[in-house]
Amino acid sequence: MEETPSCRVETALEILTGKWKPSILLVLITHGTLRFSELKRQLPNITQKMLTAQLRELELNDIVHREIYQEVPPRVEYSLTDYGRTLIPVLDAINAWGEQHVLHLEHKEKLASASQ
Amino acid sequence: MEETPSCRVETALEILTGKWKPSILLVLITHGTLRFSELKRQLPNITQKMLTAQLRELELNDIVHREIYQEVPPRVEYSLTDYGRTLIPVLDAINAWGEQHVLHLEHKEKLASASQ
DNA sequence: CAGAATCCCTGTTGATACTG
DNA sequence: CAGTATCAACAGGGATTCTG
Repeated sequence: MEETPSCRVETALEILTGKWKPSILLVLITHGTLRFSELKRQLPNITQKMLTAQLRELELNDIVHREIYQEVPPRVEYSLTDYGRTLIPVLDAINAWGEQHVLHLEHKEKLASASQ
Repeated sequence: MEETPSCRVETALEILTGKWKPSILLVLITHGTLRFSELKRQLPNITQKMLTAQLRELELNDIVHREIYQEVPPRVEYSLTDYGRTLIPVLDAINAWGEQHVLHLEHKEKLASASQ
């Protein structure tokens, strides 16, 4: 990070990366507010530990809001913050590139098999 | 990845992440074509092993072009491919968000210290 | 229900030495 | 010069168990 002081790409990527953060963000974007167990249901392969940890990091960065209801049984709801929503266009740009990259790879594949 | 089949954010992020890839891309974007040793000079803390590995991955994804000159001593030059250049707007978007995120954090900081 | 705490394992990174 | 090979260190993530 010290090598390229004027570049904030890594700053942003630190927030987006982590094995589960993009998925978590996608679920929150498409479903709105969800409680912990609902979030977990949407991410079948994640462990509670990871879900908790990643949500905490997102919360620390003001991307996700954590609302605790003092009830029994406990209820905790997660949602994107307004600030977190500013990430959506960025995610869209990344996603768009990713989509066309898949096409690019398929194209390469065809060329390769045709030349054999 | 199977959880969110319609989302290519992770596809794209796999190409951008890795501890050194954003730095390598930035160097190639700003300096154009560079040979291995020049690239290494721009990234003081990277090891040859890592530089080689990350360049290979970028090459596999058509982001970076590797030109080998059959000379003694050996010369190998790296540059962005045209396809790799399609990443620049995406990196710009990520960078812009990162820059304003730094401001956001500073703002938070001030609020926190003011309320004490 | 929503987590916290542990332990363990594996992949990634780093340091170092060697080579065409 | 531009790598490869090897080994050691470490961190991220997973499985499991416990709790307010």
